[in-house]
Amino acid sequence: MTENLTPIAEMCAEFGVTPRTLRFYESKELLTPVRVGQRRLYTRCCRARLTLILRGRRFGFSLEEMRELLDLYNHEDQGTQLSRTVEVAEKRLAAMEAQRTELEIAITDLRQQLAWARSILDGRGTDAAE
Amino acid sequence: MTENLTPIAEMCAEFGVTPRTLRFYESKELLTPVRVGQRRLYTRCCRARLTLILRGRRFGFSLEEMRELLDLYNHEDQGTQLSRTVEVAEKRLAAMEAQRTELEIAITDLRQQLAWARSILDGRGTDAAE
DNA sequence: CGTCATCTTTACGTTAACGTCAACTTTTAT
DNA sequence: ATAAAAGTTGACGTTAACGTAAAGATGACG
Repeated sequence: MTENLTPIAEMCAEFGVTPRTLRFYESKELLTPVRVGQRRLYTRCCRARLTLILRGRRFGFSLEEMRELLDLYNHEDQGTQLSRTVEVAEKRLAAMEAQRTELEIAITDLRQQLAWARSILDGRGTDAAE
Repeated sequence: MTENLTPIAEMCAEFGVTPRTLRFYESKELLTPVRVGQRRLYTRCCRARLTLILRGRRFGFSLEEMRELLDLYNHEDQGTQLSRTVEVAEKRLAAMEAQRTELEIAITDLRQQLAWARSILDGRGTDAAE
């Protein structure tokens, strides 16, 4: 089977981040790549975690918030209090659902404003239907 | 009729922010409350803008990004190039729709992980895969 | 063998978005 | 009138999330 160990440059290209970012995440214990000598090699697990981290980032979650949640996805290391992690996850889920609701509103809102603005630009015709 | 001019403390309570935040937003030209003497009084318009700003903040948009977009909602001041604002808004809308898609995925994901975690906690019932 | 290219650690710099004084002025209450 | 409350303008401090530059280690290659 392919061992799937990826050097840092390749990871960066894959995820559109800089080496600094990956090392920074490691320093924050969000990623723990394998070491061969000094060099880092990222595993399949690292990829999964990084995906989650970047995803969270796009939703405005802090790295610290994501770190709490990552344990939930880390099926190997079950030393972490699973029950506590579940609590965190439940709150996170609620937050994300609330965010989705607000996002719907924001999108609807923005669409309306856009329609209005376009109707002004388009012709001076006040009403614009479809 | 009620002029609806709100002092800073009331605004803060209403929106759950500090005075510092409101003054900071003003310094960035995101808000322009009326002045009576030195004091600030926030109008209905300010409230609308602040709502949008805080909304954007929750989605990870920067204040600068929000500032660009606010012009779209500012129906009075049409000195701003409306067509350019519309372009900005279209991109913003696309970004938000993409974010919504990702949010759906993230929520589904998290729900699954939670279900899995709960099944472990609940009883030792479900079999551990490998 | 020497020379890149890539990677490493260390460490100081930067930006956004406020927090936190300090020193005044202005309102409001007593 | 006076004291407390509320608000104001600087100005410096802080935190998160990296950027960036310096100096050395390591592996590949002609």
